Amino acid sequence: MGDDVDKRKTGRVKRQVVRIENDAKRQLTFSRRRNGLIKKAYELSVLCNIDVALVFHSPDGHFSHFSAKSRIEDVLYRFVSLGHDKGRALENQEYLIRTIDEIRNEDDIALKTFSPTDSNSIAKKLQEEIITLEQQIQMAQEQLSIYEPNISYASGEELESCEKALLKTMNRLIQRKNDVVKKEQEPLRHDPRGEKMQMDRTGQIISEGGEEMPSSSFFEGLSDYGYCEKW
Amino acid sequence: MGDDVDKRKTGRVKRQVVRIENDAKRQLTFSRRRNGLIKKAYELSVLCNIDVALVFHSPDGHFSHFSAKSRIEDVLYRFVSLGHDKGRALENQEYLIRTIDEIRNEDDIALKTFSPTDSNSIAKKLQEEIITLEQQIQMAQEQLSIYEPNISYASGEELESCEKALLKTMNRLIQRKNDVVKKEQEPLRHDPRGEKMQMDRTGQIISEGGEEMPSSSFFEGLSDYGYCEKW
DNA sequence: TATACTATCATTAGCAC
DNA sequence: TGTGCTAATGATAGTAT
Repeated sequence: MGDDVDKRKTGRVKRQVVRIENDAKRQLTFSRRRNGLIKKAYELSVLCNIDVALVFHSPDGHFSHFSAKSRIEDVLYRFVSLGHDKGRALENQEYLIRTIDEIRNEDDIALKTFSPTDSNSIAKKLQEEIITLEQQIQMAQEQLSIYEPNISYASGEELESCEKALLKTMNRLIQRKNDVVKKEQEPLRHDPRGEKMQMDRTGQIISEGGEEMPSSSFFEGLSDYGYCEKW
Repeated sequence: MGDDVDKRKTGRVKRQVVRIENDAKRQLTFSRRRNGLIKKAYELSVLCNIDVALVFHSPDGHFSHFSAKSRIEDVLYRFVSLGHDKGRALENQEYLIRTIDEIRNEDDIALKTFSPTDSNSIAKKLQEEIITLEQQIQMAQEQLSIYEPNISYASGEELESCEKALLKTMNRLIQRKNDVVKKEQEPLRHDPRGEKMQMDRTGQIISEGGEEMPSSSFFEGLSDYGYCEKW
């Protein structure tokens, strides 16, 4: 009755923007803030229809990245090849453009090597794989719809892990699909901007799963707003 | 006394994370949120000692980028060359590694071409330039110190523009310096991680100008937490 | 396009599991 | 390493300049 002394739970405190020395704290902060950053990047991408790519490097050699709306390779490729600035050129921009152009050619060659038959049959096979994957995605969506918001949660914990598993699966499927789509495009490409297929994958899980962030807890702690690889 | 009708200024409202259709609004939101994202990326970089790179692409071909702690080229290079994932390789990782390695060589050649004399004299010249730039930075810092927080603001508006101008100048200087440093390093490089100089440029303006975000209004609306190129 | 203002909404530091 | 809690800090939508 009277012992409400020190009942105050600690709340947020202001922190100077200075390197956090405590290892555990730094790691925790990194994890949280990176997720925050990714969420914001994702939102920016959707709200403003922007391709976003994030890359993180820790001094100890770990790295991690995220991209929304397009695969990070594509975003970075465009960044490098289209020039990263109107005024000032990249230090070695010319070389990058030239050589990454070579990469593209080599990529084509590799693709042909991958299947020595004619490129038409490749396209066909890939098409089939796409269909299969799309079906899998649909199935996953159907399962996912069970856990949509607005239903009364029965067993919160169990439920969340289901959601996460499903989301991860879907993400993997979509990535897979995109890879296939990309491969399929390559041999046919003549259109300087083969963007249509990329537009197709615009919303990722999100547009596929509900057009908006379904609920606050739905994505809680899960960085699957787009492509995200963790350490 | 009684006419406080509708005195309510509009405040923040919740927004769905859906594409903003109104062009002007979308542009404004993009500008604001990108700045917010950059600020957070910068903070993450400092707090957790992380290299961060951001790349943005709009569908109409505009692009923009930001990096903290290291130049974006370096961050992306590491991303591509070290592999972006432990499990899954970049689609064309091999090619990227190989060719970007070629880029490095070509870069060396270019550097030598840049000054046909021996590389030692190049280093000397660059060293001189660095010193000059450092002096300029010092001068800028001295001027900047006039506007440090805790002083009683006299003419807020006039003052802020001064700050901004100074910050921009300093940023340009530091970038310049870094470019020079990088160029100087290249011909000498044998150490696989020539990171020491990069550490040197860690704090950018911030560590040079005061180790922490001086005041809230100090950086307001200015995205100079690291390297940032705008559209 | 950027900035100021203000009422909200959103993120997160510290702590405990 | 990640999660939940709470309170406080921080970000920002709408509007006008």
